[in-house]
Amino acid sequence: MNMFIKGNQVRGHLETMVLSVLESEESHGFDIVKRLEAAGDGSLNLKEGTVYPVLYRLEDAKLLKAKWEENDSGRKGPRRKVYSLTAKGRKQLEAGRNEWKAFVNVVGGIVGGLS
Amino acid sequence: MNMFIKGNQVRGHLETMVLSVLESEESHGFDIVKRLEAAGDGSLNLKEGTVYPVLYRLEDAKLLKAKWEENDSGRKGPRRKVYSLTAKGRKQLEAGRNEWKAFVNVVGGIVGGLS
DNA sequence: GCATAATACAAGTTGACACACAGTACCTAG
DNA sequence: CTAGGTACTGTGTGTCAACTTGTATTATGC
Repeated sequence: MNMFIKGNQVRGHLETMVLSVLESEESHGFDIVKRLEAAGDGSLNLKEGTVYPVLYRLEDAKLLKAKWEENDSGRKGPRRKVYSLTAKGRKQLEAGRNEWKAFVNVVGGIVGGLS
Repeated sequence: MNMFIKGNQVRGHLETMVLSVLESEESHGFDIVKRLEAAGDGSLNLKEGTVYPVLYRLEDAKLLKAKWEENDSGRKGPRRKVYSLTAKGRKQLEAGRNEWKAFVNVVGGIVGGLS
């Protein structure tokens, strides 16, 4: 009964998904993965090794900025790299949402039953 | 102001799209491309070189069957290979539609704005 | 016969994602 | 104090579907 969304199907949408997750709240890589997983309710099957490269690409493209958060508060684990949207990233998110809508309309129009 | 849907974004959905197009009416490769293009209203940018391999895959997987239609009616062009859905293909189309719905729900839930 | 249109197919390239690790830091249990 | 678990960040190699471009076949019209 587990329906997994195939990796190929998120191709080209992952970047917008990551930007979306970061819109409401900045966070670090590991947390982003968990938030995406939670949002997908188990049907997304994202690994860190998939998401980190996306983050680098987005940072390179100046859509995200990152700062290191040292571990001085006694929590577990090493330091984290906290990502947040830049102005450019926010603009790109807008564009990505429009692309998403167009995509859903077109593909949905075909797949959803067309005379 | 032409908005093109990026190739990567249809990845993993093209097969279901092709099956959908063939559900209403059997047709041959070149026509399938044109019907997809028409359905996408110019925003899909599919080439024959993209669609034919999909058809081979689907035929290999017994989701489509093909028959040659010789050119004896005086129309232009060489003979055509006419594809139609098999029973298995129809079943797969159902599954593909469900996948599509799940995909739209999950990704739409993330991209479309999430608290 | 040459251009053009309709149709099928082939070959090589790309690039985002998958997979499977490797490395670092801290905490707790025994 | 050390073993194991958990929280993180990385990396390197492969895959495979989609892209690009080009070619082959048949018929019509000039």
